[in-house]
Amino acid sequence: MNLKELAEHLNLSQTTVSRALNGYPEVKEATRLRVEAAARANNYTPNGRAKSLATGRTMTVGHVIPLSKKHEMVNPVFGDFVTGAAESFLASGYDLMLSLVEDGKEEEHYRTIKARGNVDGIIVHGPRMHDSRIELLNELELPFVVHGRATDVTTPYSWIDMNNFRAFCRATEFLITLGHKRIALINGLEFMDFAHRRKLGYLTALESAGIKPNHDYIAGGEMTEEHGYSNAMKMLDLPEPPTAFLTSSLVIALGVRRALQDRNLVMGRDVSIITHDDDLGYLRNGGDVPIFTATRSSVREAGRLGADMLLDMIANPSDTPKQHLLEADMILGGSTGPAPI
Amino acid sequence: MNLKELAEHLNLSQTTVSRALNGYPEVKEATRLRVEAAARANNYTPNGRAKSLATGRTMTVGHVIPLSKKHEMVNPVFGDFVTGAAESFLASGYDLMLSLVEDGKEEEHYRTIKARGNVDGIIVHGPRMHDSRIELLNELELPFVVHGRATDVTTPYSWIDMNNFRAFCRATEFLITLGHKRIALINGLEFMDFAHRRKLGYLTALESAGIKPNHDYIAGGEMTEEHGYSNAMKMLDLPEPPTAFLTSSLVIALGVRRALQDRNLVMGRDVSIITHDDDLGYLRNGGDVPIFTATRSSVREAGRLGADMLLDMIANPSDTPKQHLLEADMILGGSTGPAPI
DNA sequence: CAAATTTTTCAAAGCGCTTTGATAAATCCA
DNA sequence: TGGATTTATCAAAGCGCTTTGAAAAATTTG
Repeated sequence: MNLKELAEHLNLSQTTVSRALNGYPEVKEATRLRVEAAARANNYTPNGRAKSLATGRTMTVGHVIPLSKKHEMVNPVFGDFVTGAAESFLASGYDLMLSLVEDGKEEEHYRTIKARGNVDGIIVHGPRMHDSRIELLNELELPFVVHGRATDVTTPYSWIDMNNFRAFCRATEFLITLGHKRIALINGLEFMDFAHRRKLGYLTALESAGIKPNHDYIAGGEMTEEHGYSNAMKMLDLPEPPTAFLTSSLVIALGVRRALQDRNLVMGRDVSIITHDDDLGYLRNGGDVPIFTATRSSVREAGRLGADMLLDMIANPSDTPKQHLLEADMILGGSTGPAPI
Repeated sequence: MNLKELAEHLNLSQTTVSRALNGYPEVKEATRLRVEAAARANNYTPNGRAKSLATGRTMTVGHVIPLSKKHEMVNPVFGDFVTGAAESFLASGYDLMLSLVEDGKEEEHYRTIKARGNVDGIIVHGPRMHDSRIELLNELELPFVVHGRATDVTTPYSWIDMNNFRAFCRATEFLITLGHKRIALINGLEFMDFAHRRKLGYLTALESAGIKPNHDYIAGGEMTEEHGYSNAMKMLDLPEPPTAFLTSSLVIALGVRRALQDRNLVMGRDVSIITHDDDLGYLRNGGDVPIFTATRSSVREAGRLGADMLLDMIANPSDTPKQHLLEADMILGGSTGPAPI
């Protein structure tokens, strides 16, 4: 049933019915009730596309995630972020649209998104250090919020991010306090902005402590268990193996742990591990007692906040960009201990 | 720029421009080229909402995933499935829409989806044994494909599923062949259809071998690492602990492995593990050499096939429902060995 | 070369909604 | 009680596209 039919059925004009359903004040209360009852009885819901066309608002936000042919993986973080964001979006009546964009087709794709006009705003995932998407989006005047930041971009834009630098700086300092000097970093892909910041935090802490960084102790790559495992194995076979590992995700940490087991090393005694923990629903860092000492920051929470920011921007397009920096907690688990002598 | 402006700019009618861009034959080749060039030059892309309204097709498919308040978790499998599906959908020019539906609001939500008319079809995730959504969707005449099945639903519907029964039956048989008699199953939530089928496969294999199932050896729950760990710990503390574990996901298996380590048991020697492996991008079962012996079936592949099925149904709505059952491979890893004497 | 045919282009209607500007009905005030 | 206000309703236009049915232009035919 559409508006016209509903109006005829009620012996009212489309105008009145539309107004009644959208809560305009100029319709008599009695009529409104009658209309609402009829709408419910006939299971009437306005057609979304028609509504969009008439109002100019799509009530839809897009999540754009990079889909690299080279490293084919939708980051697991994405699911949790979206879950958090969905809470806000659903509550405000917004739909979520998913765009998986292949590397190299970004520019074209974003222009199309804008021209087609089927979203009111977008959330940009997986920013790189220099990410051309941001300038493009600013130029396109499509409201957007970036989950993360892009170090090399100087024009202002809205983002929600975790303080990667600080988290990894603190984690490194903590290991140094425990007496560790040979500290390894198993990171994400280094052109990803978050990984870059983490490395910087790590290097800064080492430098402050007067420890010269060792390139053999640093690895970057797709954040899989295998990445953690194989790099840890390689490092453990060095003449001077690290006594502590810093990892960029729980999944990597699991890989490192496996390597320790293969080498008959006891985690927390022979070798320490600190990982960053995104607090994902399906892969928690243990139960009440954390397995790994970790820097923890909930991605789901970031999703919630990011969504709110975007809704704000859509409602007030002329506002200046907003930023939100979340601090990670340091959680003490069983994976760290004093450096062996 | 919109169609009207483009038409004026070209000194042509909207009709001609529209036809030229949509590849209709009744427009002169020279004109078509001129139109296409102008469209490109002016970055013209038809407005999606307007196009939808005019054609009655939305060129959008929805992914509906259950969002339980009780166990707040977007299943990690989802990301990979969508990635696979996106390949097909993008290639066919379809957009993806995400709907996270809270428990108990299903009926209302699906009716709304239909009435609002902003998708041409949907993919249903996470079916339960008796899932009322399926009957509802059949009634609503909205094309849909279920990722998984619903045991108790008798009306025909389209689905893509992995042969959970067979996979777990085979895995259990394999353990029995190795001499194991005390075999545990750490499963997903038992009202989920896939978990139910897996349990059935497990029980059937035990029965064929004349082994009486032991309730203490069976656990169901949210598929987290902690779930695997805590249940394995509990079972290992039994007077007669299991000598082998069957787990429903790699994440659970990691938890079980942690429990073995805590108890100083060697995986593959003291205790065997076979897991199901969805072959997720970010959590592989080791590298070239699998860590766990596993039944493996790619969720991403399922996504690809499921998407194709749905596109088919949208194109040919009168066709009878289609089904697709994928068989899992058995992969031999280092986590299984003969039962200890 | 006019009539018939084919090819190419166009004006206008319609998709289902919102919203403007006008009108009818109800209420107010003197 | 009649004019001024306020309240409640409506007809029609418009959002940007596709598509129908008609007209104009180009081509073919006898």
